[in-house]
Amino acid sequence: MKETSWNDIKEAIYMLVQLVPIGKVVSYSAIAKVLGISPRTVARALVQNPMPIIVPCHRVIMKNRNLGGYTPRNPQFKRKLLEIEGVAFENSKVSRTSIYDKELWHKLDLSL
DNA sequence: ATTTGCTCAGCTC
DNA sequence: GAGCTGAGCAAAT
Repeated sequence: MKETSWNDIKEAIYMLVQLVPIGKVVSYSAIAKVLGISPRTVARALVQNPMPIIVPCHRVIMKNRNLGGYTPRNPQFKRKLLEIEGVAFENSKVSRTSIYDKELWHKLDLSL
């Protein structure tokens, strides 16, 4: 089998992020575990992001329910955007009910 | 609830 | 070839 190509990992991440429904969010570790990589690699891939249009980075958050980095330029905008999508917020944090991580793993037959 | 340390991978020198 | 930084995570206090 081919080694985990950097470009391939990015592709997988984009696919997973696009697979997340509106009003829901996924954490870096979720994608990282699914791909068998470290959460930092996922973040790194999102930073590289050749196609930001197909990769809604704003839909990817930390496992701590925090928004993560994304863009320290307009953090308010990101929260608002997610809120419009239908994501429930809890005092500057994403509500656990809007987390799609577990569902994602289950969808991939990983079972955690 | 808050603080500290660790880990993994890519990027730079 | 070696070292550094980082869009995080987990554990300890």
